[in-house]
Amino acid sequence: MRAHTHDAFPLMKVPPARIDDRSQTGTARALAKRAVRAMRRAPAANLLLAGLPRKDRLHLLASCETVELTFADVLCEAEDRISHVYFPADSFISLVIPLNSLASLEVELVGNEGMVGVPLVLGVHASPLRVVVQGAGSALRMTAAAFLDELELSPALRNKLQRYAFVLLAQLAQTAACNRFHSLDARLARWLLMMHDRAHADEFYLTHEVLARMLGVRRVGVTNAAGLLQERKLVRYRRGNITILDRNGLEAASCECYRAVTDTYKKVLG
Amino acid sequence: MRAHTHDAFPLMKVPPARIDDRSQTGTARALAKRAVRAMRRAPAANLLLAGLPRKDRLHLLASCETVELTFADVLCEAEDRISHVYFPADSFISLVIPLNSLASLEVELVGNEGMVGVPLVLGVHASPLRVVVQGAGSALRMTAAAFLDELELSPALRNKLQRYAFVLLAQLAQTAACNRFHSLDARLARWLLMMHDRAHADEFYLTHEVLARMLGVRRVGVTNAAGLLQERKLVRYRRGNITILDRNGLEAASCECYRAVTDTYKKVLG
DNA sequence: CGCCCTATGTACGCTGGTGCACGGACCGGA
DNA sequence: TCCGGTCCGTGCACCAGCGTACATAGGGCG
Repeated sequence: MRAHTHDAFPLMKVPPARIDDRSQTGTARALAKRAVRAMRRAPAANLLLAGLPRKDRLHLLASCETVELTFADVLCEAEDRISHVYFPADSFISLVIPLNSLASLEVELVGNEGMVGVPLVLGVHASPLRVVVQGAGSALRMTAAAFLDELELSPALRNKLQRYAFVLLAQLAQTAACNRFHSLDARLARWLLMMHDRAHADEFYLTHEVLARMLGVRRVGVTNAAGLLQERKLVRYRRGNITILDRNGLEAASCECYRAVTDTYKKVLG
Repeated sequence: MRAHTHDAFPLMKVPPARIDDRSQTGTARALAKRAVRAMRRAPAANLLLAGLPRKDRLHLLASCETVELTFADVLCEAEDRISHVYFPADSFISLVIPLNSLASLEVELVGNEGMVGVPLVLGVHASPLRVVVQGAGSALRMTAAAFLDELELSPALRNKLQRYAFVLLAQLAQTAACNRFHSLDARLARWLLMMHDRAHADEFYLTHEVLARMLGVRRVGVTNAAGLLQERKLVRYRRGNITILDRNGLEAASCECYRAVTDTYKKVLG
């Protein structure tokens, strides 16, 4: 299997951009302003932060910076120490469990409804999973140290993120069952829906190859399954760009796991 | 499929016993003494509690009671409000995700290395999973309210249990991948090992039927796989009682998930 | 225009697990 | 000693997904 590279992705709508690493300087107030502006600009800012009390949110934003994430960037390897946490805005990120260096499987998709770096919330400094950018876009980022400070200061933040950790638990359990029982067709539909939710657009870059790696199946399997969805006019493929045509149809084609997972999120964090 | 009942299990080594529900009365000191005695008696008391500072532990034990759990008892249905938390001693408990009322899948096994009721640690009062007693034996139990009080009082307890929640997360991710990639034989070996660890005995009650439900496969599938293990002299079956003969052999036959999971536990909580 | 790379589609035999059906073994109780 | 219930084992047709190999199409670029 060939390695994931950061080569050109000619049809990507969002032009590749490196992570913005210029160290941000200035007073805390200035930083906050900048971050707040970023939040305003972003089409859909991060939902976890949006729910915080104004004061806590502003304080937290003061130690954030906005970064542009590039498709296929690896933000953190499995077992590595967590250096930063991320709150995606219009980017989305997948959490991958590597097995035997050949196979790996995507177990979670994180968009502006979630965060990357949950282990820190639970007092653990290493990530059990590989973190890969799946959809280019912007995210708020802060260092692990700064994040821990904020956690210390804001009970509201703690509470919110612990609940998010719970949602993750429930989702993983659901995914485990899904992987065991549901057909490839249904699972494909489910993941496309999850992508759709997090991409905030009807069209996004996603090849069969990548999908196959996410679902833990052969590329050809995805081709077949996607062919069915295309016949039914639910999606359209054009060389790596997929367009969602009929969301309701997709939901009908997907397994109940999609519903189950979104429901728990709403119940616990909505 | 026939429903799980609490009927007689003639060959069970531990005679069936009802949950001891006599309300415990007396001073806090007396309660603590009683609980401590229980801990001493138990062959392998709960590891999460064992690691706590003496003061915190004694305080917590004061609001615990010891209960005897019966095989196949359902301690909590999925979606139900959590009424009690459990710290198994020599019992063990499985966490099951119900799908469509026909199928269900076991996603976790909790013994004296863990606890039941993690959602409370994360600020959520409902269980996402069904909780079923898989191995009869004793456990410490306390009410949700009392537990939350203890959490409030003891930072050490909070820390410990948050780390345990992390381990659960990592294990679930592993299980999701395991369900996707590994053969029935390997998964069976893995679960038998997990059972073995938590049963604190080489022999325990476990029919093919039950195993099949745990692994999400047909009973016959388990029969075949178990037949292989038996041929290789790794285990022995006798009408619902399984005996582990060759633990090392089993480890070799199991997928790497067993190792991965025990390793994370040790790393984070050992 | 034509080359080449990437992405999608087709074909074929194989295997692990499914669903169903039934036979046999063990064990406790009448 | 026989009966009935529980548990284990076998057989068979079937199918989803696997591994592999190869064919075709879109599009950038020289």
